[in-house]
Amino acid sequence: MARTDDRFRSAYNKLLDICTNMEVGGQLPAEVVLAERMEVSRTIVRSALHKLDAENLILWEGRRKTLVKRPDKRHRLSQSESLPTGEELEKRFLEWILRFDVPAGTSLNIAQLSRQFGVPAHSLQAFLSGLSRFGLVERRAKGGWILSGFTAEFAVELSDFRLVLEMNAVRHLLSLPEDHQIWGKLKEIRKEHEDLRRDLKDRYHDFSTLDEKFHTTINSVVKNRFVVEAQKLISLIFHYHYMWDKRDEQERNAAAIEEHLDWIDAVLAQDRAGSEEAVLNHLRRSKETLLASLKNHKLG
Amino acid sequence: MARTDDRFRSAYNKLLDICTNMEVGGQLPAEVVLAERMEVSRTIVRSALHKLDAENLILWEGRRKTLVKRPDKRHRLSQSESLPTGEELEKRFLEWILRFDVPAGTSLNIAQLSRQFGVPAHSLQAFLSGLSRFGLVERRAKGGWILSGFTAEFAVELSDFRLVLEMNAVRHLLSLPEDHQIWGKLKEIRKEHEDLRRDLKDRYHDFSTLDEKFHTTINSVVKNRFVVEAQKLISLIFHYHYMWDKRDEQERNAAAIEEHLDWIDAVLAQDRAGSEEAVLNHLRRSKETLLASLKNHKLG
DNA sequence: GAAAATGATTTTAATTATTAAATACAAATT
DNA sequence: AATTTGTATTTAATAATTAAAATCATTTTC
Repeated sequence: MARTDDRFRSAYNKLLDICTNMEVGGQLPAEVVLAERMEVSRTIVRSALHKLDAENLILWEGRRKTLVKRPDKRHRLSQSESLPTGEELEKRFLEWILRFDVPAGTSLNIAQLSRQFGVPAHSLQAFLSGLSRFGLVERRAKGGWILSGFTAEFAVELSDFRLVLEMNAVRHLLSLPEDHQIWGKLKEIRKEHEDLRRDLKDRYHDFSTLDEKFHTTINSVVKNRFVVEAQKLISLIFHYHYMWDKRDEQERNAAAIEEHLDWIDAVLAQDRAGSEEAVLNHLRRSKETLLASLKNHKLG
Repeated sequence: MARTDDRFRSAYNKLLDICTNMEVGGQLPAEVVLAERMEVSRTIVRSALHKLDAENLILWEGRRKTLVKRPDKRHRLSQSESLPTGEELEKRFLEWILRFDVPAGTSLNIAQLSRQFGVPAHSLQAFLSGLSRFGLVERRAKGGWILSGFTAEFAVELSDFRLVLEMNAVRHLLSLPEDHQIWGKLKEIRKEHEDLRRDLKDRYHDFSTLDEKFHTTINSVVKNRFVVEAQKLISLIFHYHYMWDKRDEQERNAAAIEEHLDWIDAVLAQDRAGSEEAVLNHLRRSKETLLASLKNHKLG
């Protein structure tokens, strides 16, 4: 067999819905109209109509499509569940690498991984060749893929790259006019940090989310597809590391909150040198945490 | 048929070479040894030996592989020419977009493009999904690809990104010790600029190469896979634009040479503010040139 | 009898063939 | 004349197929 008929099945079921909302004896609209309403090509509409006709639910003569009988549950076609999206796949793949400490140099088995992640092999391959741009995987000459890996080196380079991007974002930020909405947002986030600091003992798990929100907000002032794309990867990796490295979580988060607050204050005060200092300070520590967690992970 | 037997054919020819360098009546080495020497799996070695046996070039009994006759040209298998590499494909694809001004929003026909570029459809798809990370193409929900395009917006964002990266490189550069090899290289490049300036009338076409060399040198101080990857794309696109936009080439190049010299001098003088100014100045003009060339291209 | 080499089998992945779906075009009906 | 339907063509997703690699078991040789 070739491609799946998922598209046909879901279209057919939609058509049953349309029939259910009609009087027996009524006329179905024209093929083009149905195609447009169902967001599908006329070819599919026609095959679905053929099936309706064959099931004696409609009488189809030329352009007359008369409803003979209201369809019921028995007529519905079962659907295979929808595939995970690209982002879903990305998450699962990184989760797999980080969670099981897949070592650098591991050769990736497309067939097995595609089964494991429940995606067609061919779409996994497309995904990997996307990742290869970021140097996380490599294509071997002989064929096949290897995980060039989540090494300490990778982490250092990723962190350094992050520093370049976020420093740039902060410099942009400082040049924005006073009435820009970013200032209000930053003040809100500042308050959220203070709230969390107050209840840290009970809520220190919430920091991961707040951290992501903070960095996303800072970076949102840079409207640039390359920066945005790179930051997606960065935040994904840092986020997952936060999730699995639970040692000293409360202390680490307490320190990070203070660093964020210094950062926000310096920016709000339009203090250029102070801001850059705060960025450096926070990201340097963040990098060290990432590296330390990598090492411990490997040992454990 | 399934996959090609290119690998087998080239291995077989290599094996013929090995036989040619042997005495008739001599023994071929063990399969594992051959496999290692030919950088190929034992499976291929065995099929090649089978063929040698069938052609009566060797007598193969168990682990005795006796050379019966020296092979000659007639025995060689013809090979299909090797496919374009990934980089080759990248170049051709960008060339196609820029050269024919393929407009943004064009839907890409995989089958046709793969014929045009002479690569298997499936490897083109892998390539496109790599490019989609940079937002040059997009995958449609229904399937298929669209060129989200080499628009003015894309050019602006690419230029801005370039500015961030090169500014970062220059800051790194200024922190390097006096005995670092980069200083010698920069002095050499400075001289090349002066030489070219002197003979500009006759040699102004040479600037494109020198430009690439200059920027590559500057960026070489940043050892970071993300930066390196991004710069590949940047230099490719700027390079191609230089190639096709020939208006005022000599004047533009003369101006650019002066900007480069200012840049180099400021850096050599360890003048931080002056260097940043020079970078800004050159890259701003470069961006404007790129934009202007885009607009003119569209009109012409 | 241990090491090395070969033979057979299983697993993996590149490519082609096949089929679903989309698109384009021609004919027919209102 | 404007829709609507019927037919043919094109495109692309997936499964089947086959080359190549990897693994395991057996045999040979020293």
